[in-house]
Amino acid sequence: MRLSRYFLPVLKENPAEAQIVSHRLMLRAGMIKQQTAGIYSWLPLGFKVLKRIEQIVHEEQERAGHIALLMPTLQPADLWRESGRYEDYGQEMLRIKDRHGRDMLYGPTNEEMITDIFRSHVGSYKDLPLTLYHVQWKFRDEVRPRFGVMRGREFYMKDGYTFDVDKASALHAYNRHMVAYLRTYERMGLTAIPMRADSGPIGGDDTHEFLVLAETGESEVFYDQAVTELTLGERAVDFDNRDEVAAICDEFTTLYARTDETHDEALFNAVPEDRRRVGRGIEVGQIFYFGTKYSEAMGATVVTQDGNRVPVEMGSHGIGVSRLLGAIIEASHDDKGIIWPEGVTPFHAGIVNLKQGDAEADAACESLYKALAGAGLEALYDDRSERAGAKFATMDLIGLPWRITVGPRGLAKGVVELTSRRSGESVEMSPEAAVARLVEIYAQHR
RNA sequence: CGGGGCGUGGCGCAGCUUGGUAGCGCGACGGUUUUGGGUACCGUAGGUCGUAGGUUCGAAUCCUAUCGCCCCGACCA
Repeated sequence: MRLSRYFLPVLKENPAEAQIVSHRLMLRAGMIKQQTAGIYSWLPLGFKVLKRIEQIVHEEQERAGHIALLMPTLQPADLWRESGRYEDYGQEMLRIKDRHGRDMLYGPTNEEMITDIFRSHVGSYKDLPLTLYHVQWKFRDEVRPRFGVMRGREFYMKDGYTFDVDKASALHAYNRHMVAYLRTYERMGLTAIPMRADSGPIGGDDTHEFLVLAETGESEVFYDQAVTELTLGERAVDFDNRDEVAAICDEFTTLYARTDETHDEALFNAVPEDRRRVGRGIEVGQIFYFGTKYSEAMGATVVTQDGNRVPVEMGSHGIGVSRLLGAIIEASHDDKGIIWPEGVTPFHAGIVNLKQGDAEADAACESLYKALAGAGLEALYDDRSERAGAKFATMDLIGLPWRITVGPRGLAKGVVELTSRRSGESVEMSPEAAVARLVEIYAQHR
């Protein structure tokens, strides 16, 4: 993309309404525009990152054997009357009437709807296990939306629902999600720690929240420092192997890591003193096993191998996709702007032409731009007639992890400069070498 | 939902106490200049001062109502 043809309304000054750094940077980098309290338009740059994150979620869900579908944002109230939650949910649920006076609602979650789909089409143990998920807009009419997309009223979320014939299978589904989520967050450059949590209004027995450590987090967290060093990495996981998946979950949940909701002082004090940490975290996902809460209320049953009809065992699992943009920025920025991890960056690299209009510099930039595209990398080429300082400031603000700087001075020596946004280090090399280096870097983030 | 604050060109703000017909910085646009970290100068455009009503010869300024947004708390993915 040539910047002169893109839509990137960056701001030099901080908008007054934004307090926390991710909100400020998203506004300044031209990623979002608030339309009303807690509701945002996603401008091109923000939309690109949102889609990158969603794509990673899809890839990791598919890897775990889960199946995508799409449910609507608007739901009939009757389904929620069946589960009893229409009355229970309170003011957070946005209730609407259609022209016929029917009660509708903008879905805050989808347990009822997915259970309805299930009971309409599935009746046998032979169809299990089954995991259906979608990524869709949700709405919770928060009393006080704040922190930009981290706590909006409208939010984009992946929610998945598992159906199993018995509790042991359902717990495997739970574990499978934990492992899939671990890899999902790692690919986004995050350290997200699964912590034992409260089940809240969804209800259930087992639940973990995934928290990204950040000073601005809404939850107080208590953890063993060693838990932050665990990584799933590139290890191949057989998601059908219950023991293997359970072993990974044990590895990640044995060390102490809890939110204030479930914090246990005595257990925490058993952690070696030099590894004991208290901090704050941003919740970016949660997994639940809740058994037959909805299937019993809504009559979602299956016939087992021995001929009995039993309510299906269920769980649900969510990732806050839109919230993740805020969380990633909170975890990865400096005083100049955002620093995107390679896995979610909106463009793989930026090209800064230091002397727009100089025939040689222009030609070198064009050629780099094409070479990157040919290698499957998307570049943002700053071809504006701005001074170098302005171009650098924009690139730093929007946070592309790699920048190629092209100017007459370097070209005279046959080199361009490849700069890491994260470390600030620059290396001079030929344009060809810079492209090759970027290809190599991004090969590790596929 | 309790408490507090703010609505003035695209953005950030001043002006309001002590009413007299709107100003600054940034940005945009045009020009000259400059060109390796937000260049300097000159010029141009852009505002029913959130909205409605009231007081007054006269309201951004005072009064009333209303809408919106932000912050703290409670709540929450």
